[in-house]
Amino acid sequence: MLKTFMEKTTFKKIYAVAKHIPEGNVATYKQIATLAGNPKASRIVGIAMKHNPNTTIIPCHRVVASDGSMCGYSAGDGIQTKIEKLESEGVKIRNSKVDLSIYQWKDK
DNA sequence: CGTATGACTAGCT
DNA sequence: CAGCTAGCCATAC
Repeated sequence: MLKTFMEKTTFKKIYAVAKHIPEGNVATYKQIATLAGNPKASRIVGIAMKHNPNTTIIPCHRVVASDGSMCGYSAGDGIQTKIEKLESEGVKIRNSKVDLSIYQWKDK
């Protein structure tokens, strides 16, 4: 079962934040790390996404790098699937990147 | 407990 | 703009 991952407080927070990302919006690894309480744990966010217990509750495709580019994706066909999903939600991809100025998630 | 690793970021060349 | 380095943190072994 999913213990090693979700059990850990850090991952738990990351997952919680990640699944809070609204549809049609995207968040950066750093942003999630910050919301999770560790602005320097941007890498941990990536690790957490890679270890994602359920891609259903964790829209990892809505998580992109700080400049809007996407580095990896363990589900589907990888980056390609990630892009397709984002576009499917209304997020336009520009040169394999996302316009954070427009789509970056803002928890208001 | 120490070492290795990773879907990162920011800075410099 | 592309490539490389250093810093940083949590997990896995």
